Parts: sequence; structure tokens; C-alpha cells
Amino acid sequence: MTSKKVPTRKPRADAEQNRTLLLETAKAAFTEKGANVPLEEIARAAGVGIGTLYRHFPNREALLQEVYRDESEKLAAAAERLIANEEPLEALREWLRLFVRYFATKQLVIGALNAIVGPGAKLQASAAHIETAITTLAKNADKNGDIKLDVAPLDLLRAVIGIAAHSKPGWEKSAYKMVDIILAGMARE
Amino acid sequence: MTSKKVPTRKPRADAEQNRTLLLETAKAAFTEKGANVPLEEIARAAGVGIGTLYRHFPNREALLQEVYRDESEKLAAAAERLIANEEPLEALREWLRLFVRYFATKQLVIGALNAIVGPGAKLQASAAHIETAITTLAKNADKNGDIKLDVAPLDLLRAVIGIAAHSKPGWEKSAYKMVDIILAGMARE
DNA sequence: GTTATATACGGAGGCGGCCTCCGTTTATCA
DNA sequence: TGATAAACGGAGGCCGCCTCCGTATATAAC
Repeated sequence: MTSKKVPTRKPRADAEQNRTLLLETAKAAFTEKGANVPLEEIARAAGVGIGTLYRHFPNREALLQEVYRDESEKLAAAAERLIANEEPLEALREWLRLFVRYFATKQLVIGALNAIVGPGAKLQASAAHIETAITTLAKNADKNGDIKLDVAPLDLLRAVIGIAAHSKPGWEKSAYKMVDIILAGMARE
Repeated sequence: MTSKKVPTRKPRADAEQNRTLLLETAKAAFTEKGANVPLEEIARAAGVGIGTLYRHFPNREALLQEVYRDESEKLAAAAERLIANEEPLEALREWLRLFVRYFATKQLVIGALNAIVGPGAKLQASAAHIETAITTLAKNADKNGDIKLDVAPLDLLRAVIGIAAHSKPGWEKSAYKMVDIILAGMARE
């Protein structure tokens, strides 16, 4: 009972084109104007009807997830690389900085992060990647005796995001410092 | 050039009544349903027109500010008391916990906090109280050599709020832990 | 090529929230 | 008991979300 009938024919070319086009347009729009751009504006900019946008992405979160799927995958990959090549604690620290940087250079902030780290997040695609990454890194550092992990790994991100969400201009600096503070605070003496 | 003509007569009684009524209603509504309740719903619940609500409070933030002015003042008072009676570091820690508790028991979270700690916050009433409180406490602990204060005091709140904003059920626990972690991380060894 | 049909398109329109504007009502004061 | 400033209320404009469905078209079978 997986897929009813499968007399399906090949997905239409125009559909796939539009999908891609929408993703590109959306990415630009999110970067430029933040995660709350009216979806209708994105559709217009892409030259398609609003209905088409919604057919491809049932809601804003879905669109955000897809748009930042790349980034999430890169972050996930970075996590693996760091774990392989660095001391656990430094791996964790470096990854957190990477996280900050990724979302500093995009105007990603709040909206998108809600999709990833928020309460409702259906742990899909990007969300899952991010959560796996931070969890692995944190547990790794914990097992290695570097830190005492007595908060949920995601809470580390949440704290950092708190900074991102509220300070406007150069919040990365503050976020970096917060990373160091938090790691220092979790260190086993 | 302070106040043009002052042939002003006494503010009308019904106006003041409505204002108070609105504040009470709003507080209940915010507590029950979070900071995003439709303002029209509040107006309706208070039995006044939407116009009246907007005349008294030009926007949602203004309303939130007023509603939580009490709490802010209490927090400010607590800060003074703690500074007078506790070791600087413990004063800071205790106040941060108080902060968490205050906003845990109301459904305050996100929306309201944006008004206080967010980028646009016009540093009005409550916002000013809170900022003064945390700044004083932090600097106090810094001068006493307990911590090395190399982030903006408000960033401490922001990190904690980050937790509040994303974890649903018992986020206070996590927030408490984060407070301890952060303070430990800022400790001078 | 033609044709049948599943697939995709577009945008009108319903809904709901924000906020303004202004005609009506009313408390205050002389 | 007016005259008048103050306050009220809610209709309506605007905007964004999202759905629905009539229309257009790429695909595949012939």
C-alpha cells in the first residue's frame, strides 16, 4: 500500500523548470528581504502565478526548507569533516561558528530558523540534518570528556539564534562570543 | 515650547475606564493565547470598538509594553533588592532566573520580548527598566571580578530568550541551565 | 501528425488581521 | 442647559495567506 496505481508518466518539463526557477527566486528574495517576503512577490518575480508557487511548496516553511537544503547539507557535511579531523571540542566550536556564519551571510535569521529549530518543525530534510549534526558534535565532545552536556544539543543553537534574532547589525561578533562563553560554561574542569 | 496651549480639560472618565479595561482584558488574552491574539478579539472581549483600542494604544507593541509594565517594574525592583543583599554574581544569577520565571508563567515569550529586547525597541518604559536592570547587575558582577563581561548585557537575555522562543513545554528548565552555563562561561578563573 | 488526457498553470476570490478615518455620541464645563 | 472638546465605534481599505477550478499544454499513444 505504498503507491496506489503507478501508471504515472514522467513529470512535465515546465513543472520542473518552474520549481527550479521558484527556488532561485525565493533564495534571492529571502536573502535580500528576509524570511517574511510576501510569497506573492516571489511568485511575481519568478513570473509565475501564486497558485503555481503553492502547488510546488504548500507553505512558506516548505519553501524555506527547500531553499536552504543546500546550506543544511553543507553544514552536515562540515560536521562530519570536523569530527574526523579535529579534537571534539574544537570540532563543536568550529561548527557552531560555521552555523553562525552561514546564517549571518544570508538574512536567514528568525523565520527560517523557526522552520528548522522551532517547536512545530516536522524534522524534515534540513531540520533533520542540522539536528543530527549538532547532536553528534555535542555528544562527541561530551563522550570525550570535554564538556558536560546537560542541555539539549539544539538548545545550543537556540541560544545562539536568540542573539541573531534580536541584534541587528553585526550580531555575528556577539554570537561568536556567546559560543565561546557557552562552551567554556560547559567545560569539565 | 513644551505644551502648546494648555486649555485642556480633565481627561474624560469613560476614556480612563476603557483604558484600564483594555489593559486587563489584554493581559488575560496575552496570557491565555500568546502575544499574537488578534487585537480585534481583545477589543471585542473588552466590549469596546477596535477604534477605541487603537486610540489608546497605537499598535500591538505599545499595548504589550503597557500590559507588562508592572512586571518590568517588579523586575527592576528585584534587581535593586538583589544588588543590595546578595553577592554580585548570585544577584545576577538570581535575577536571570527571575526573568525566566516571569516570562514562563505568562505566555509572554517571543512577541512581547521583541518589544523589549528587539531591534526597534524604542527603549520605552518596560524596555528601559529591563535594560537598566540587567546592565547594572552585569556590570556589578563584572566590577566585582566575578565575571568577564565581554558581551552586551542584553545578549544574556537574548540567549535565554532564544530558548524560550523555541522550546515549547518546559523550557524554563533548559533556560535555567543555560543561565548557569553562561555564567560559568563568563566566570574569571 | 493527431488526439486524448493527465498534468500543470494562473489568478480570482474568500478569509482574516491590521489600522485609519470620520460621522455620531457623550462627558465636561460654563 | 447648552456648547464643545473628547471619545466612541465600526465600516472599509489594504495586504498577505491560501484554495479552488476553469483553462492551457506537455506527454504518450496511435
